[in-house]
Amino acid sequence: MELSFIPIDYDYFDFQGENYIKIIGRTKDGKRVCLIDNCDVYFYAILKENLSESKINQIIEKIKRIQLKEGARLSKVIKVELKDKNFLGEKVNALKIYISNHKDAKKISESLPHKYFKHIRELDVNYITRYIIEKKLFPLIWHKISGEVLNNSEEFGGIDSVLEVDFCIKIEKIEKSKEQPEFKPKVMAFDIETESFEIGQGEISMISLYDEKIKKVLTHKKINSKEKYIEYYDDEADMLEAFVKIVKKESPDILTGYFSDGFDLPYIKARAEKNRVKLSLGLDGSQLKFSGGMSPRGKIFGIVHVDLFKFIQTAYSQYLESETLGLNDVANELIGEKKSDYEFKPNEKMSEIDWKKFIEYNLQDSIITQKLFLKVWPDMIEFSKIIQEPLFHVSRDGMSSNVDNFIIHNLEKYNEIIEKKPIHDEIGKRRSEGKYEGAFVLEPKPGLYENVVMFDFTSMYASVIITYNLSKSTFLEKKEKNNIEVNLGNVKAYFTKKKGFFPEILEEIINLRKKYKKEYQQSPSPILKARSNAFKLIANAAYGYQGFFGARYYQREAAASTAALARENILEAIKKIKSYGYEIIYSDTDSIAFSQGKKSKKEILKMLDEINNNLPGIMELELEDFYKRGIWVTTRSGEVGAKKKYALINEKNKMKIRGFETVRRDWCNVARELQNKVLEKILSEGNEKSALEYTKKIIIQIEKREIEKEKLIIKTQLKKPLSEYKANTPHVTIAKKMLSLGIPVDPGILIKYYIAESDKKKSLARDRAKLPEEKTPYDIEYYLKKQVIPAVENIFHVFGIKLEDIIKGSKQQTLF
DNA sequence: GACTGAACTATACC
DNA sequence: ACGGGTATAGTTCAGTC
Repeated sequence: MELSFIPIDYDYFDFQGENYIKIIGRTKDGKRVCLIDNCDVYFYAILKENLSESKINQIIEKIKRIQLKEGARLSKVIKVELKDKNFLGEKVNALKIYISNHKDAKKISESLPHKYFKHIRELDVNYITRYIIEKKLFPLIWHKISGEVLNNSEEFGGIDSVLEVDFCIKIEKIEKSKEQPEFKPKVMAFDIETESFEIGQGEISMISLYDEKIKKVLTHKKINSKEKYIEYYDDEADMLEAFVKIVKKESPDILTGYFSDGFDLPYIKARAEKNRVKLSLGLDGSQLKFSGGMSPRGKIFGIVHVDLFKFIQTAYSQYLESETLGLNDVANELIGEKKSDYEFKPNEKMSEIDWKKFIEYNLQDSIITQKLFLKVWPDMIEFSKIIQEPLFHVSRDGMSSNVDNFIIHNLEKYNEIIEKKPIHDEIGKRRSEGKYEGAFVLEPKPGLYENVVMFDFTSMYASVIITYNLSKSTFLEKKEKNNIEVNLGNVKAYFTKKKGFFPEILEEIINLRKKYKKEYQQSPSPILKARSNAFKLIANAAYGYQGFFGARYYQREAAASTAALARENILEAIKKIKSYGYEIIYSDTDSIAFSQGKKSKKEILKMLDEINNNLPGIMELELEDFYKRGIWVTTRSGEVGAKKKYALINEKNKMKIRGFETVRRDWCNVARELQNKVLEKILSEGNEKSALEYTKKIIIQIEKREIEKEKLIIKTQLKKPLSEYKANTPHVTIAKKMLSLGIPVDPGILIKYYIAESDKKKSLARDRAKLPEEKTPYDIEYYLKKQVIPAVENIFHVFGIKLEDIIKGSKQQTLF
C-alpha cells in the first residue's frame, strides 16, 4: 500500500526485546494511520590514537560478544563497525556499536574495555530522535509511505487490533512528498474548574471542551439551566468518564489547555485515581502518563497534548507586552479576546446565578484557548518542522533544548558524532565558573534632544559568532599559528580559522531567516512569517546557548569572546560615527543613538554605507529609525545619566519608551499613566509646560483622594516559595496574609496591594500594605512621595525644574 | 533615635 | 535546570554615631 502521510505523534514500544517506533498521523484524505517501523540502535566509542589495526580488530571481536540480561530481556551487541568520523571538528576513529535495545545502551557501554577509548558518545540520543535522523520521517511534513497493512496480524503482538486508527502499516519505504499542502489538525481545547487550587484537593466542578464541532461543559453540580451546552452528571466520577468518552469519540489530533501540564491534567489524574476512573485516552487504550519529574508533562499516545502556556513562554514572551503570561492577558494581546470577568467565590457561597456564570466562564476559557492555539499554530508547526522534533517536545522545550536539537538534526553532513548532555558534576563545574564581562552600555548625557538617529547591528551576537568562528569545536586550548585571538581582560582566548559546524549552521539559520523574511515581504502569509520568526528566535538564542551550563555545546570562552568582540565592534562604530562629526547620545549592546545635527538623512545613510563597507565578516549596521525627539534623564541619586532609560518619538508620532516606570508593572497605574502622559507631552510639544500643568492636576487629585483604588494597586510577583524569603517586603507580607485567608500563593503569582494610611507616622510600608479589597483610605503621602513624584521628577529635572519647589510654592505646602 | 549603607528583591534592556 | 550580562530602584535591616 502507498499513501501520503504526515507524522504527528511519535512513540515507541518493545517487541521481542527490540525497539519499534509507532507514529500516528493523517493521510491526505484525513484518515488516521499508525505506522510501525524500526531503525538501527547504536552509539559510538571513540578510539584512542596509535592503536594497531590488529588491536582494534581484537577489541571489536571482544565487544561483539557482549551480552546482558536485563530482567527477561537479553540485550546484546549486534555488530561493530570501525568508522572515520569527526568529533568536535577533529578526525577520529570510532567504533559504531549496534545494539538490540536502546534502553540498554548505558549498561552495555559500561562493560566496554574503556582503556582503549577517549570518549563514549550518543548514549543520550533518545530512540525517537534517532529514528527521525536515521529514517528521515520528519514531524509535520508530508511523506510518501509504502508498506504492508497489518490486519489482525500476529506481528508485534497484535498491535493493530487494539489501535483505534483507520490503518496500521508496517513501513517499507519513506520518501518526502514534493507537494506540502497546509495541514490543519483537529484541535480540541479543554479547561477545568475546581474546588481547590491545590492539585487533587477537592472535586472538579466542571470540565469544558471545545472544537469545531463540540461545545460542552460537563458538570455534576445541580443547577437549573437549560443551556444546550451544559451536560449534567450524577457525580464527579461520571463526569470524568464522560470526559474520557467524549475525547475518545472526537479523537482530536491535538488536545490543548493553558497551563494544563501544571494544573488541569495533574488535577484530572488525581481525581480519576480517587474515583477509580481509568483515563484510557490513548489510541491504544493506554492511560494518560506523566513524565519529567520536577515539571511533569502530560502525554497521551496518539493525541498530542499541548500546554499552550509553555510554548508561549518560550516562543512569544519576549514579544509580548502583557503584564502576566496568564490566559487572560495573553489572549487579550494576541487575539483581542477578553475572558468574561467572573469573580471567584468559595463554592459554598455561590448562588444559582453565580454557578451559571461560572459555567459560562469555564466554557469561554476553552473557546479562548482553542482560538489562541490556532493563532500560534503556524509558529508551532514551523518550529517542529525546522527543529525536526515532534510537536509534543517542541511545544514544551526551552530554547536551549531547541538549539540542541536543531544542531543534532543537522550534524550528518559534518560527519560529526554528537556531544553528550552535561550531567550533575559537569553542570556543577560549569555553573561555578562564574560570570564573564557582558555588553557595553554608554552613559548618556541627560537632556531633551531634537532629531535623533538610531542605528543597530543586525542579529549582532549571531553575526559575531559567525564572523569570528566562535564555538566549542573551534576553540583552541592554546595559541596556534594564524588563529583568531580574543582579549578577555586578563586572559586571551584562541579560535581556529577553519570553519566550525556551529558557526556554519548558525550562518545557514541566518541566511534562511533572510530568505523567508524576503519571501514573506513579497507574499505575506502566517506560515512564512512564522518560519522567518522561528529562524530568528533560534539565531538569537545561539549566544545564550553557548554560555548556558545545560548546553551540549557549551563553551564559556566562546560566549565571553562573543560579548568581548561585540563590545569591540560597537565601540569602533561609535568612534567612526563621531569622526563624521556627530554627537553620540547613547549606546547599549548593539544600538547607537546620535544627534542628526545639521546633516541630511541622505548624508547619514551614506555614512551608514561607508561604515558597512568596512565591517568585518557578516557584521552589518542598519538604520533603526529617525526620531523627532528623545529624552534621557539622570539616575534617581543624582548627576549621572541613567542607562537603559529613555523615550523617543518618531516622525509618525510613535513613541518608544524604554526602562521608565511606565513600562514597569511593579509601579501603580496612577504613576505610570502620569509619566506616560508627561513623556508624550514633552516629546510631542518639545517643552515641559503643559506636562507640568497636568502633573499639578494629578497631584491635587491625589491629595483630594479623588483617585480610584484600581489605579493605586501595586503588583509585585512572588518569585519563590514564601518560606525562602529572607526579607519581609510588602508583597511578602501581603502574600502571607493571603495564605492565612486560604488563598493559594504559589511562586509566580502577582501579589496585589496598596499602601494605606496609618496613625503611626514612621511605620514601614509593609505594615501599611493592604489587600485591594480592604477599606482603609490610601496613604496620600506615600503615593505622592514614593510613586507619583519619583516617576516624573527626573524628567522635569532635565528642564531645570525642581518639582518640590513648585509644589511648595503652591497652596499644598503642608505636606512637605 | 536618626542616619547610612549593605543586602535583598523585582524588573527592565538588549 | 532547561539562554546571557548590565542596570535602576525600591524596602528592609543592621550597624554607627
